[in-house]
Amino acid sequence: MVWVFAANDVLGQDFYARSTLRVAGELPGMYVVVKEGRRVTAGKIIETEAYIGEEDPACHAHRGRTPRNAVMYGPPGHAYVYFTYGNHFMLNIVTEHEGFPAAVLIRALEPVTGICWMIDRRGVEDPNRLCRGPGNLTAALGIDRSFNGLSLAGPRIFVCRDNAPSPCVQTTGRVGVNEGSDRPWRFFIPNHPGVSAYRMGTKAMRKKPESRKREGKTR
DNA sequence: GATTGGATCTACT
DNA sequence: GTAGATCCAATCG
Repeated sequence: MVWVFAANDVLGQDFYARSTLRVAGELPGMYVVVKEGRRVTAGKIIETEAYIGEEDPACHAHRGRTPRNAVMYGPPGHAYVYFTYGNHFMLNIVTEHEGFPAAVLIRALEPVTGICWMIDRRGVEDPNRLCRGPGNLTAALGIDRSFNGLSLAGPRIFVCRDNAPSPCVQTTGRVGVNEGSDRPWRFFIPNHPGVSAYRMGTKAMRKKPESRKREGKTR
């Protein structure tokens, strides 16, 4: 499938320099495009989550500024990419004004362009599973630490809008966070097969595995 | 320097 | 429903 993105469709910094909840609510339906040399991969955003300020217990900025989360304190319209759980990168988009730590986590995409590259990177062929979940979509698009702090004005990564009318968007509590999951800051396109509807909010119910402590664990 | 826990995913029971 | 993989960053000493 060939997809042509016109330069004037790329979202500018003014789009991100607004309320995080507005940005997170408007991003579903937009397209994330990643260019790695001749490889172009793109997907339609179908699920997001908002992380807002040091007051938000689930936000990385909750305990103040650190070298890791410094990008969130920077100007809007930049990518905040971090590594977690030993094997997953997360893609966030910095929002609001410089100095205020807030970002939108991209949780799921619908593969649109460069699907062969995604299959190549993931080793998975089911298009519904290719970009479902924040760790999976970064793997499919080839996003890693080197994207941290990059401007979403391109050229390596950018977001653009569609001519189609905005899709209807539903909200629920956030996934995978222990505190703050009560806030309806997760936005998604309902009934989309690519939405990571699996195990909604079950993380909070999972006990911290005592067995993971050193004993007998070769690492 | 060592320890701890994490904005996850998958396979297995 | 549960456990294991996997490693970085923050925290504690």
